[in-house]
Amino acid sequence: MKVKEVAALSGVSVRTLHHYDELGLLKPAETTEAGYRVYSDENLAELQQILFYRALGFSLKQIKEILSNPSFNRLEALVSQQQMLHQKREQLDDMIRTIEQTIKEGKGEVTMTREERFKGFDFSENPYEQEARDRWGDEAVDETNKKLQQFGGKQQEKMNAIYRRLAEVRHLQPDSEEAQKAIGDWYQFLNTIGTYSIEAFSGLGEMYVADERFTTNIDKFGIGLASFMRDAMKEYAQHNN
Amino acid sequence: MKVKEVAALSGVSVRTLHHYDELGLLKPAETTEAGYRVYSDENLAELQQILFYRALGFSLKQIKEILSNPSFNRLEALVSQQQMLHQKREQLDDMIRTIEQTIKEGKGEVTMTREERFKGFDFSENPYEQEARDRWGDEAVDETNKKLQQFGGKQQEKMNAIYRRLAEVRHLQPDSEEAQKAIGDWYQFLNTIGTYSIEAFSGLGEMYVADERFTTNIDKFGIGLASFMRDAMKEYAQHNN
DNA sequence: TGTTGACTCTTACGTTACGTCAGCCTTTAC
DNA sequence: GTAAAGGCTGACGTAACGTAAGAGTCAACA
Repeated sequence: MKVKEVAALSGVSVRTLHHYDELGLLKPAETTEAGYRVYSDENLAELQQILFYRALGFSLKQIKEILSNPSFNRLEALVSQQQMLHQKREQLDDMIRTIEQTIKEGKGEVTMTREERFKGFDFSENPYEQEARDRWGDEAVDETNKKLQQFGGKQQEKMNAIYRRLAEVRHLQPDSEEAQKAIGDWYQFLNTIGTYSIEAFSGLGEMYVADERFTTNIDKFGIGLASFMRDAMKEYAQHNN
Repeated sequence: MKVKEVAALSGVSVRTLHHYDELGLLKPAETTEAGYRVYSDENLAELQQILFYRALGFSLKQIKEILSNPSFNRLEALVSQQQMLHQKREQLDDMIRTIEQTIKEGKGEVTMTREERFKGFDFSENPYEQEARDRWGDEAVDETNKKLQQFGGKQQEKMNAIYRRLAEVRHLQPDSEEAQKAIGDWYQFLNTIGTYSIEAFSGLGEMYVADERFTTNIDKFGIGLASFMRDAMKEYAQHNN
């Protein structure tokens, strides 16, 4: 079968088949002397597999790994993919809620304040406030809160940005450069808000996994983020002392 | 304020500010003679607006329209954006369901056959089996089934591919070249499985709309597909006789 | 005042999964 | 034989930045 036929049968475009060929994802079984791609029935089956995983939201790179590596742990891949999809859905739900709010409240008008506007996105509640009070005293915490208030949603935005960044690198080694850079940002952020010794910082990390109120809130940004942060923070403390 | 400060306050990267500047989305109020970007408080407010809409999933292009055009209908934009998000969520839900199925059924192991894997997507059950039995007798049908079994999921995959292809062209005229080619594939497919006279083929098309069990199953691939197929099959029969 | 370190600037390529020409060759049908 | 249909290889475009690279600027310290 030549490209167009395969395209018609599978519902993908000819360009897509070219693309998959380029990527080495689906090489036609044969090539005529004129350079025409000729696909076999096996090729068709492969293509179906590809489309299956694609429909599940896997990237072509991932699909290539999955299919080319017979020993690849498909279950693991599926589970992690599932988690990703759940995260995406939560993000979407947040967006939808916020957009509903906006439509309802302001009818799309600009009258909303920044803080209101950003309410839906971050988790503004400080999940570790009580612990912080116990640990570092009311004074420090109040000051921190004042600072947070002062800048309104800006600091929270930043905090979220750091969390997101951390979530992105959480599959790397905690002592990797990337991870340490990100956790360093976190340390700096905390210190723009209050004052944290490097030991307190490390201790904070422990709390992230010890107390599930932390864990749940942090893991909203990515499953396993809390424990990753603990490891990275510990490493950071050891390394920068 | 210079870039880094704004970046720190807002949680976006310096590069992002550069980018928004390039796009004309957020031009700094001032530029020093050395070319340094200097942002005003107004700029900050603009940035917050930008981030707000960005968080709602708007593209930068859309955001530019919304913000630069004071008369732009924000409400309308919000509503249409909301609809988009809902669609995306449904897609995600589909993916999640399918992935759950896959994990549950096969535990992700490689022992899964292709048929199992695709079970979530296609309607493997032959929706017209009883009708076929009535019309062409048990013998022919059994033979067809045997053939289907013989080739395993491949034939079903092929069938789905053809359905999908048909769904894609179902908005065209039934006698258009594209449509006729696709319906020709369908005819050929049926004949690789059993033997269908051109009249039987045309009759089959009638059944697609006459019996709602057909209609529902076929229309799973696209609303209106069944009736489109009937028209195309009729045309095909007339043309190829 | 020289130097250093922190900041900033402007290119410019990399990323994802193809869409969309453009220019040119091959095969098929009349 | 010619034209239509199909195929091939570049190569640029898309969205929203990330990530250097190479180079200039600014403030502070020696």
